[in-house]
Amino acid sequence: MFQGASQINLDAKGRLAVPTRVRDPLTQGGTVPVVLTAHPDKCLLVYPAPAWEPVRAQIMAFPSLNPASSPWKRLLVGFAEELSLDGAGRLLVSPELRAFAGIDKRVMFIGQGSYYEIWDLERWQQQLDRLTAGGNPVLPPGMENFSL
Amino acid sequence: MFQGASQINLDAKGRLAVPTRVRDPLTQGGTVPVVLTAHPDKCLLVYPAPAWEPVRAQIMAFPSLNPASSPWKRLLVGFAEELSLDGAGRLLVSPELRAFAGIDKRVMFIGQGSYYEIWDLERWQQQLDRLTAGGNPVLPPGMENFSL
DNA sequence: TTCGGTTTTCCCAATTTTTCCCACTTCTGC
DNA sequence: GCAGAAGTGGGAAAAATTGGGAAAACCGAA
Repeated sequence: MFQGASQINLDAKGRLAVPTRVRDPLTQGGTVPVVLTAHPDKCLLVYPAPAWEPVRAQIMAFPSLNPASSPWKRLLVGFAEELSLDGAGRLLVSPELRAFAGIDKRVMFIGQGSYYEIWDLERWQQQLDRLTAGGNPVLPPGMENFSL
Repeated sequence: MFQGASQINLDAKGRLAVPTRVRDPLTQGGTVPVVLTAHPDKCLLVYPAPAWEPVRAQIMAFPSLNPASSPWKRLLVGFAEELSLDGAGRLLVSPELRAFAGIDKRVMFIGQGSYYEIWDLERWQQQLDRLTAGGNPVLPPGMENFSL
């Protein structure tokens, strides 16, 4: 179960140093690669490769002639790339994914249960401000009884 | 049932000395870690790890395709980190959580039933002023019959 | 097919950061 | 006033980040 936020930097070569504490959980001790893909909210997703498979299978099972399917498939499958960490625990993020998420240097690495999200730092702040500064936060339907 | 307020200081390394009286209740005598996370009101929450689990489970059960769910999950799960107290009963608060809550040195530690809140002292004062100086305090809907 | 140039990949090493532990000071209660 | 406990700060060892560089692979052109 992934959780926690880390602010990290991409180096000049586009390499992203995965936080030490999440390397083993993410790669299952170095035995599996990870899958990077794109999310509609303009962030990137990181899955352990085995965890990505069922997600991809679900997307591929979308009705292919339904107009609502194609954008999802193009985004999630089209951008997906399987990568391994280098010896120093870094991911080489492709220019395409970096451009999509608006990532250049400063990024936030966010645990979200079964995957991690990678955000451009500035975009992350904006997304956060919408919840914290936006008066009364809205709970999703059916979840109005949620309490901390 | 946690209650009570303590004004405490973070040291130069970002370590927060948990008040002695709450150490044992919070860690169940040193047997469990604590979970730190973020709250929309720009304070931090501290749970005994076992007490956090059901809360996290509720958040993870939010409908994932509803746009109102993602910000909550990103805030509460995304910022969550499991920590243990060091030998002197201190928590090393990550730079990310400190930045989120605007914490640098002086903080208030506030009991809130099943968890504690950590506030930047200045922000805490402002929050208090809004209740005490703000004319007639407003009660939440359905609670208008509340009396002391 | 071969050569030159470019890009990519992999590895190493120095610096910086983190973590853990110890010691000193201050406070509190007896 | 004394003893114990708690708060506070610092330091050394270990680990991690970061940048660079050399070797290998790739590509295009002659």
